[in-house]
Amino acid sequence: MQTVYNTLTRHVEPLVPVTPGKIGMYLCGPTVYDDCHIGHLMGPVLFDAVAKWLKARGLAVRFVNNITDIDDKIINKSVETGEPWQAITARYSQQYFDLLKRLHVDTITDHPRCTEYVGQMTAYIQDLIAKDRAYVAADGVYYDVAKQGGYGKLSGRKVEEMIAGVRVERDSGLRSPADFALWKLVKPGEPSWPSPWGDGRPGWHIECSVMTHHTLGHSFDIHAGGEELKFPHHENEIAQGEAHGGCYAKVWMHNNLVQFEGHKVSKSDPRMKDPAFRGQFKALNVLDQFGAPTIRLLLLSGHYRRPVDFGPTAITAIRTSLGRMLTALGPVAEEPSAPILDALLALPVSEAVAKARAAFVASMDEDFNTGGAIAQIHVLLAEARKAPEAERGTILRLARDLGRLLGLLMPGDAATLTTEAPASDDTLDQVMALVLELRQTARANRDFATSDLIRDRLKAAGITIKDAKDGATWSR
RNA sequence: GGCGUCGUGGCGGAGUGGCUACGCAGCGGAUUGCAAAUCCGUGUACUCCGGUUCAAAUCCGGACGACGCCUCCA
Repeated sequence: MQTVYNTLTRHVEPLVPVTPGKIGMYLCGPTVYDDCHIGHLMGPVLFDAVAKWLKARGLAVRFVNNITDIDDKIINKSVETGEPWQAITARYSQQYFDLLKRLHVDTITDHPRCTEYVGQMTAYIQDLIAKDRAYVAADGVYYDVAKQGGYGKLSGRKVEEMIAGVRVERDSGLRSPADFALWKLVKPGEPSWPSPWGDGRPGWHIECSVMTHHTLGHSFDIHAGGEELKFPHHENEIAQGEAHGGCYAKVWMHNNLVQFEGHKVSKSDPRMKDPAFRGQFKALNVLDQFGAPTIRLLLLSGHYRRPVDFGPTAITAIRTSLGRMLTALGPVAEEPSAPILDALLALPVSEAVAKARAAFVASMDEDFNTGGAIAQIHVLLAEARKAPEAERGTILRLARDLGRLLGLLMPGDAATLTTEAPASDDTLDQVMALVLELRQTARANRDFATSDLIRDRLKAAGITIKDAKDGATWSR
């Protein structure tokens, strides 16, 4: 039985699909106004693994991940740079898609864009006004929080306490400081869409309620997102959704955040002003430097409700570990395969192997414990080493295919680990071939002083030589 | 202050009331001319204080501490 921790109930509970055999899942996506950073990757990678596992368990998964392409930050960027906002959002959404592809995130079925749903949003807001759950104020339309029973149930807040903490800083005709914008009336120079209340644009929270409604319906199985979105974003989504349709997501899953040396790195962190510091968090840089498969493994290496540390020590350890897994698999790592869980479970294997296999499944079944599951892959690889030759291939393929169910150990992953020598540097290739030949001659003559000198000097120059039975290889 | 997650060996990180997690690093060995890589072996860990129990890192209570949210953020 699949279980899942539900933020709403604060318990691990059975995952019971709204519609038998199907799962509808929504993940809050990025606002596309700047380069993606490492944190943007956590949600997609984790919930891709979740979706993959649910599919392996025989469920049909519709996985919606929106793109926020209307927002203050986008407008600001456009004003700053003079670039049309459409060009900005097109560029960064493409970057996001490219990153997902490199990370083997391929279960997302829908990428709705905010701008495609403005009409549905105004209709939805009209409905909220008709139900007396929203009202028109001087600068837009607002949600009336006081009318929402149970507001704050997700994040454990009480409206009164929140209001007490809010500074009364503006007098825009709000009924309560806790009320939030559904529709913002246009200010000069801003992009806008028509509405019954005048030209403007949607507020932040309404898009998700509307897009979940139109893709997944009033009630759906899983709403996912980063922890920092619990309040106010998800709380407000619930308010809107319940006001509109009487119900909303059944299960809320929140992933903890990517940290750097024990702390979250916010946009407002002073160090972010330093381009070099910022650069090391940019997703493109990270993937180029360490390889997408390493990052995927890192993000899945622990439990998703605990923070994952993204730092030099952690990431190097993961990369080494991944390299050894792939080495252990050998040619098996590159074979294409389309694993089917039931078939893997039916494989006749030794007791020890079956135990690890069962532990893998149990880990995933229990709140998607990817870290525990990955540990079992290591166990299986160790079993493969011990196993008789005849059984080894079966065990290796089992380990690999369980990994592949989570998007790990995919064909081509090994290539991302070797720092690619500047491609097609023919000159260097020829020089190195000569050097290795001369060194081999020296070794044949037992002139190890020369042999070692060559290796040491090349090492100092950044080239590593490894001697193997069938000759030496080099890399850098 | 309010809400939430959590406190495990050098580091990272799973965990079932009694049985080796796992990874990285280290150490010993095999192999190698020497290295590297690989393989084998190797760790009496569980914040503190009470309680429940035949038995608790695992359940309950308390303390202390960490991190996150409450403001842009994935």
